[in-house]
Amino acid sequence: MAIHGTSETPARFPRATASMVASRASVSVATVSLVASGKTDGRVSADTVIRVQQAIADLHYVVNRVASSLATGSSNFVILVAPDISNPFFARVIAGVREALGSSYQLLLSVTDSGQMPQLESVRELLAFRPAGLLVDAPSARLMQSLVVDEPIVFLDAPGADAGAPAVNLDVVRGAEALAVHLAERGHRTVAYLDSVTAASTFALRRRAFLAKAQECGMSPIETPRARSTIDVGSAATEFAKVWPAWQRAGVTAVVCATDTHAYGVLQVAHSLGVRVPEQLAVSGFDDLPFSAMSHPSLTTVELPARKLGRAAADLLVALIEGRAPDSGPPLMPSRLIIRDSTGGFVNGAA
Amino acid sequence: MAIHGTSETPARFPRATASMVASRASVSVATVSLVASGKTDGRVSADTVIRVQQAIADLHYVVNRVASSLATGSSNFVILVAPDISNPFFARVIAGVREALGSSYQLLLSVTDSGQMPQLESVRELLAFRPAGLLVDAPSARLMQSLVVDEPIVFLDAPGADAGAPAVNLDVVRGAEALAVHLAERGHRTVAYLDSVTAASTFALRRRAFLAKAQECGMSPIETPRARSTIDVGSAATEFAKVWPAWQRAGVTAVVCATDTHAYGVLQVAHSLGVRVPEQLAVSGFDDLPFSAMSHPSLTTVELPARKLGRAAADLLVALIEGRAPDSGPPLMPSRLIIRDSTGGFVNGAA
DNA sequence: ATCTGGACATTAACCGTTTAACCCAACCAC
DNA sequence: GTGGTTGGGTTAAACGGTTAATGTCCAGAT
Repeated sequence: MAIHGTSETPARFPRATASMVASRASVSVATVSLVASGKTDGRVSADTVIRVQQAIADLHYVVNRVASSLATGSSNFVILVAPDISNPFFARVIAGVREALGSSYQLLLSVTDSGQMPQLESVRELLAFRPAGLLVDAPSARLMQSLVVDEPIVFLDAPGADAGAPAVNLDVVRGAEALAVHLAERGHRTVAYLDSVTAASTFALRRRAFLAKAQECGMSPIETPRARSTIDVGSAATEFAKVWPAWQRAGVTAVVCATDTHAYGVLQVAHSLGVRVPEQLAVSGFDDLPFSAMSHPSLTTVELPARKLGRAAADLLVALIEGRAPDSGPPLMPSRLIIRDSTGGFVNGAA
Repeated sequence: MAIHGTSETPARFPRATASMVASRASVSVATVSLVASGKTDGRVSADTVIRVQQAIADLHYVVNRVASSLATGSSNFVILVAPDISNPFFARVIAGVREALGSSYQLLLSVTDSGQMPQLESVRELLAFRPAGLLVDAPSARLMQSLVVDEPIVFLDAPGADAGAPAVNLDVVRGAEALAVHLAERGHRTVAYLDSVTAASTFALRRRAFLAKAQECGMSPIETPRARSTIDVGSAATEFAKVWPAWQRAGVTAVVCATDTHAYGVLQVAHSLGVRVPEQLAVSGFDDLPFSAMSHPSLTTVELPARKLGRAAADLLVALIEGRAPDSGPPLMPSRLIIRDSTGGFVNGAA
């Protein structure tokens, strides 16, 4: 803070400790601790408080979270473990989590790409940092069983979770079924499903829900080899280019993609192959990413409340951490079908 | 490990401490510590080692990183601070970082969206966790000045960094200039630049480099209001839709986007407006995202070696952490122009 | 003059590891 | 038998906070 000479002192971090602050303010470290954590309710006199605060400011003292955490046995950060951070859908989940955490807890992310170290080991290591809690996206079944712990842990996107497990899920089924109904009403008879390789069980759920309902509605669903890579436009595009001839022969008039990004790839390839969407081919996805409203044609999709999911998960986690009874909010975030132009076609003369 | 009754014991984590392990193996905690960290070179007898290891396994003991970190004054994780994790470009940076860190250091991510808490404060809090090192993407100028610390810190994507500062950068200039030359050669006279709002100085650099070279090549560059939101397809699409009429009147025949995702938005809007790319309008971007090769038309773009950037930054950081002299590798990762179909048009009869 | 109580501040124990210093038995050389 | 190793282990002092318990001082009541 002192301005000496011409230039402001750059805010160096001399790693001030509480005892350094203490001696500068001529008090004990205990007092410093009290002041630093704001527990001065009648335990520290007003002028001592300002003396200590001054010293803290002068020295740029920041309490050492490591020591603090060791002493109290608790911490102020939460780790979100996820296999794929870069998914735009996931960005919204993160936003929701941060909203719910507010300023009480810091959020740290850990990418645990499936493969690598078994997820379980990786989580174990993370736990060694003694976070206040853990949010685990798309947990493996093995992980969920093994982690029935006292640790505050919340799973998200874990359709396989036991009823008792602290998990927050998306109700993809509703949306997937609505989509099947929608396509059936449009008169489609043969529909294809373009899946993702990602192991996340949420994808398996989307597929199963759609395919089942499609059958029920009297359509012939075609399951397909999965797109090569993770959730990425390019892989879906190449995959679609490869299977389209066969699909065409099979009479496919609609393709449902596991995620909107895949659908973008399909739209582009369809365009370059001269396949008209939606007249010749209806295309749809899941997620309702921002671009889906802007694409040409705009994309019919199942909206998944990503942000809400994140918020609900974090709320639950905080409740767990603080020992409060879970808010018992709806454990299933509802999905919603958004009908746009990409399925606007009329096939077989149906409505 | 004990199998009692019918079901395997789920791998609970009773938070075993070293002393619990110690008493189970009838040794001192010091010995446990030695065994746990593998420093048994002739200091611990073979059978004691296996006794302790057995106890560790039985109790699922994992050393408490908090205590360990406090005792040693060092840690085994690195925090990567970034404003926007969801950018697919950034996903590649992360991949590079993880490659370079290997298994020696864990990577944790912290999203510090500009706005919120001033970046500087936020980094200060992060430092309180005593990470082994910090990687800061797109640091504010203020942050860089204030953090001239003893802490191992590496900035990435920090074009404004002092020569001395530990920073790893992209040489966007080369690619941006190549792009300007390319467009000039194609005969374009009036080109527009669609920027991003993101404060990251790397964007400022892209714009300046392109615009300067464009002038130099005799073209009339048009600067533009920036796209509303961060790096997102949708915002670029709406922005383009809004400015296109004016651009058209001004005779714009080429638009350069700050990132490929913006370009996707432009391509879509152009398509729906009936503007033919590249015949009427050349479109290009930066980043060479995977989809850029698949889009229709395929996108001319400046490839930025994201993965390399991440790897170089992490390598440098590790060198700093371990007190080794920096490998003095090339501090500037070269960019490269990739010419595809979206700028294949011929304007004004030029070659 | 003694006792009670409140307001402030300090002491000291503790959190779970690490690690330097120390201890002890056994073995060897002289 | 004395003295030096050496392998194999333990003790105890940190690390930097937190917090319950303890003091000290002094005002006011008895």
